[in-house]
Amino acid sequence: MARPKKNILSPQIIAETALKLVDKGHDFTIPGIAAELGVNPSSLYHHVNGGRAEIIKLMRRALYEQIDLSGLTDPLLPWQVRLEYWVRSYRDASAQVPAALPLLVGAAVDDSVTLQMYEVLFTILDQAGVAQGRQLAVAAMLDAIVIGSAIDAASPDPLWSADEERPRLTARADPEAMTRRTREGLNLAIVAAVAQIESMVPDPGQAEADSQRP
Amino acid sequence: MARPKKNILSPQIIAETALKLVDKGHDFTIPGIAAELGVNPSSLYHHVNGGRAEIIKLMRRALYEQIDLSGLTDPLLPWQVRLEYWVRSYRDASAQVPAALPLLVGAAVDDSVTLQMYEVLFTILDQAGVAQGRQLAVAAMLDAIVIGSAIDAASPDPLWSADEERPRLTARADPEAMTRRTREGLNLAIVAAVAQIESMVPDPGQAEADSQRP
DNA sequence: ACCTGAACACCGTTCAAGT
DNA sequence: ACCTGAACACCGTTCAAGT
Repeated sequence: MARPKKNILSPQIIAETALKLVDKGHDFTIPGIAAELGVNPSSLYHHVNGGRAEIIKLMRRALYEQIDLSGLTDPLLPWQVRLEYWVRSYRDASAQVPAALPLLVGAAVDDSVTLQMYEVLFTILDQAGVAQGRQLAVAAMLDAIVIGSAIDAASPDPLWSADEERPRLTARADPEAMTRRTREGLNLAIVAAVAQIESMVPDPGQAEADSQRP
Repeated sequence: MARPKKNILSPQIIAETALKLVDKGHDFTIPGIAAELGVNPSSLYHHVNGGRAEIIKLMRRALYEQIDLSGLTDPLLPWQVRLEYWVRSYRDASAQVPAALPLLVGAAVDDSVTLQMYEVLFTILDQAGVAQGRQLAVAAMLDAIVIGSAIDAASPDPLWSADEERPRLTARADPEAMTRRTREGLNLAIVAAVAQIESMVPDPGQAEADSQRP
């Protein structure tokens, strides 16, 4: 039986299985994905032309497809609220598969889902009144916050090992503080980023009004 | 000739060769490192007990050993200046081998060089007057900025591909803007982080004075 | 002590089959 | 069109040699 009646595989199924696997701490591996699907490794190549690299892009697409971008361009909500929601959505989706992020960040963005995510961001920045010439820098800053925070969430729990030569570090490395580390780091970064962006806007009220004009 | 008079290998040499290789865009590979050193792959295992994983830690150690931390704890300089120097040093070192960063960030920090780097950071934050309970969050934020910015520097140049369905994104993706993207993103992030930290300090002048008392 | 070479289990990918 | 199984080049690691 070389071929079942109903197809077992599809790009979608492969991507979701791969994400599920790395989420459970397994390595990203073609044989691993195939085994999870009860299929021969070579079978995957009938569905993804680009091999391993394309599977990675499919995974990113599947990951960010979950983000609900509707309403984020609605100027009735303050842009600060929408920007924070954008960052948290992007970050929460990323943190679902922290072990996969080093994989996902390496590839160039060319899937429509991820592209649309950035398009929405630039819309928000436009409405905030941020000059277009500075928006790429802002996007880079937010990217740094999101990816850094999500990778941080993936770090092994005792991120630093105790050492009597470094008293300050040791004093801050207790487990309870570690639990809050990532969350608070993200909160601080978001507040800092919004404050910085606000300082780049000449007249906040006017920018918001501009974006509502036809 | 199974053994030359003078030793060819050492942990140092292996780490530096590995960093040089990934810096030139090659994959991180035991045979690759061995070939660059004109040696059999199995020879490396006589110098690093932990195999591939330990080589990665040796690389990080070699990378951050370059950072000059002297003077960073001197309270005569404003903490803002020293903090910015710390971030830029950490980031510049990281950005030397952007392709290696996904490798380096995955492993737990247990080498004295990297530990010392964080110890210095906490010293600066102490002198700035940041409450100890919030310093891990601040460190996480700075980590996010550094790693995110360095990884961003590694991204393929046309990070986004043009698309008529996303007019705003396409308009901002011209090459010249791309060149400035990473640098400005880091500058913004640093300004934002310092502003945020300043807002966490009850009385800046007093904190600075405190740190100079014996 | 240090390097070699053979060996093993494994991964990514291709390709000629089979249905 | 879709899955299999053999095949190839490659990687990480070990281990019995050789000096």
